[in-house]
Amino acid sequence: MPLPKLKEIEGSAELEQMIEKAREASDMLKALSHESRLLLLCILAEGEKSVTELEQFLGERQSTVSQQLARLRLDRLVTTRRDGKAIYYSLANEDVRKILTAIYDVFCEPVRRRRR
Amino acid sequence: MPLPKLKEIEGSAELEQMIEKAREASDMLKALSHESRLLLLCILAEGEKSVTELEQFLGERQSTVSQQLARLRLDRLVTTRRDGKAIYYSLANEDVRKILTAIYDVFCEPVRRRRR
DNA sequence: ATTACATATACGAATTTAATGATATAAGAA
DNA sequence: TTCTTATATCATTAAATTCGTATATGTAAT
Repeated sequence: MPLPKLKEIEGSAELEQMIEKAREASDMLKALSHESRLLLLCILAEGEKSVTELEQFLGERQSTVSQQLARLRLDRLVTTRRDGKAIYYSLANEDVRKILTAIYDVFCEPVRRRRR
Repeated sequence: MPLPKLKEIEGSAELEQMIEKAREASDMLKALSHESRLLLLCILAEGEKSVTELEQFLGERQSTVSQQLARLRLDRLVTTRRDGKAIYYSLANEDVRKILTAIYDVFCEPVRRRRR
């Protein structure tokens, strides 16, 4: 799946579309581009977790974690489910997982490979 | 390549490593998470381009484009080569391309597929 | 040496984002 | 009902980012 050729795009209606897509993508990336939020998503990639579990893992204040989660919710990267007092978070869709996997492959795979 | 299990990580030295990787990754993502910079990288994915070409494509001020490029340079997402008066930019490595491809697959492929 | 062109950098104003402490809501237990 | 636990939201401040204007640098041409 090659990236598109400039010639096919320049000055056309496709340019507008490309700009629109870039905006959507950069919005999602903004949500991802934060150390704590990225860690949250990596943990959620393993399966759903309650806010308390996430707090403990990150070792950050409750309100801070909750606000990062709110951000991820608003940008539709995660979904929630309530069970009693707890609210469980999980990745919202496969797109998020795809991006996370790519990031994981680039930044984390080399580490594991080196350690074998 | 599965994402790692929490059990294997929690409380261990691996946690520190994971946090370090998250910081590296989020730094790169911050550079990516900007509409113009993302467009610049998409254009560069096709091949090297001079600053003037990039300016024309984006339709933004010279200093703005140059500053975005500086940011990408500092974060090592692009490299440069001088030829006479012009400076040509290109993607710095395959890691950048991998991430861009994942983003492209998620945000742009569906569009093209739909149009066929 | 002067000029023109391509690109980079400096600086400040405006905007955005993040962290904190305090308060609110919702559920369950007593 | 009151208390406690889990989570969310609000308000304030601090810090980071972005964009514009202006200026500087490097190369080539005259």
